[in-house]
Amino acid sequence: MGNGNGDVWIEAGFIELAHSGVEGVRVEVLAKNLGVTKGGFYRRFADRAALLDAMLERWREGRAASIAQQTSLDGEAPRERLKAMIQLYSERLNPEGMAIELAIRQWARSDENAATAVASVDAARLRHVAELYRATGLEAEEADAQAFLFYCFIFGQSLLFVERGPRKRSQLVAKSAEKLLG
Amino acid sequence: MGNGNGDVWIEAGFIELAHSGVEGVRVEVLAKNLGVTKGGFYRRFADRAALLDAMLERWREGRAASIAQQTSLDGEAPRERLKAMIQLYSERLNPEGMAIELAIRQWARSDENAATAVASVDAARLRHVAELYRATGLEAEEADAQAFLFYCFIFGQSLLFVERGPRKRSQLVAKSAEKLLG
DNA sequence: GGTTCTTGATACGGTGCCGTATTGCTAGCG
DNA sequence: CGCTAGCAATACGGCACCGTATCAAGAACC
Repeated sequence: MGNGNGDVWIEAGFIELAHSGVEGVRVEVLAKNLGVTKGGFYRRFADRAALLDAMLERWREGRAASIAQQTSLDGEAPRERLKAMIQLYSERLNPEGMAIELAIRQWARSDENAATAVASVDAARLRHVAELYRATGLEAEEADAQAFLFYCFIFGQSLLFVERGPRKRSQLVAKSAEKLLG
Repeated sequence: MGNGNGDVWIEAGFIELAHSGVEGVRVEVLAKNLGVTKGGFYRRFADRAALLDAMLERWREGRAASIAQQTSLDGEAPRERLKAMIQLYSERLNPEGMAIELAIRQWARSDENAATAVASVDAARLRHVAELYRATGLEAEEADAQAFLFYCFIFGQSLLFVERGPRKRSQLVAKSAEKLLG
């Protein structure tokens, strides 16, 4: 309701974004992917930039909600929460989500809007997991630093190409996770 | 010598790569940046793909050399070496290099050649800094894990957008570096 | 049933880029 | 002083994409 089904365009946009970056989300290819012509696109969106804005906004909202939910420690131990988050952001378990994440970050390097969206999401993330670390007994300063390191690991890990297959890799990830949570 | 001055095209390619990603390195814009027309381009390179290949190859070589040099511990303590590397790869001190690094990694997500180049560079990097960690007394397994974490930090750090200016950020980086080296 | 409203399809002009072909300038050589 | 070989500039056709305008078919409403 409300937005009608301009959603399908946003959805298609994210698929293309994950697959080939911002440069890949072209209105004519989205139309082709959706099996329609681009005629209807310009009814929903003023132009390509408007779609990109909408995608950014949707991403921001989605991340905010997801972060709040993942880090709300209703009963569960904070350490377990953090562990679960590493799983969630692992490239292997959520390849599409991670691809979108990285594509948006690359995008943000040359786009003001994307940059502020990423900055606000990152701020929320750091705040929330610092909170988790604080719940494990760390001081505020220390918790901030741990949260920073935590996210550096999450995203850095998804950036590294490790040869010798996933066996060695998940072993490395597991060991690193221990260091970050121990 | 040999390659004549096809180098200028590669050089211009890297500048554009850093600035707008692979999609941004177009022969006609490189020509414009160089103040010539694209006429001469197709004398040096068969096509755009050939330029991209050459850039990949040059990057690979450059990285290999740089890594070998940075991690050769002729006299200096391994811990100092590692610290120096964090400086070197810091976004702030080497923004162009980092931009290229990230752009190539994004590129590698959808290009076979780029992916193998990145994989080989990463393998060399991990091998060398694991060596450094081993020189500090760690076991092989442990050194591998530390090296992995080290690079996750390096690249992840360059991916995170931290609000509240560079003051807070470099504070976070410094604290993280301690944790990784301590 | 006819009129409007919605919504996708088609058609069009414009732009940026690719890669090729042709042209013109500038030497170096007989 | 011509002649030719090399090299950059120009010109060209083609393609993918943008955004606009127009058209056609069905639904909704009177």
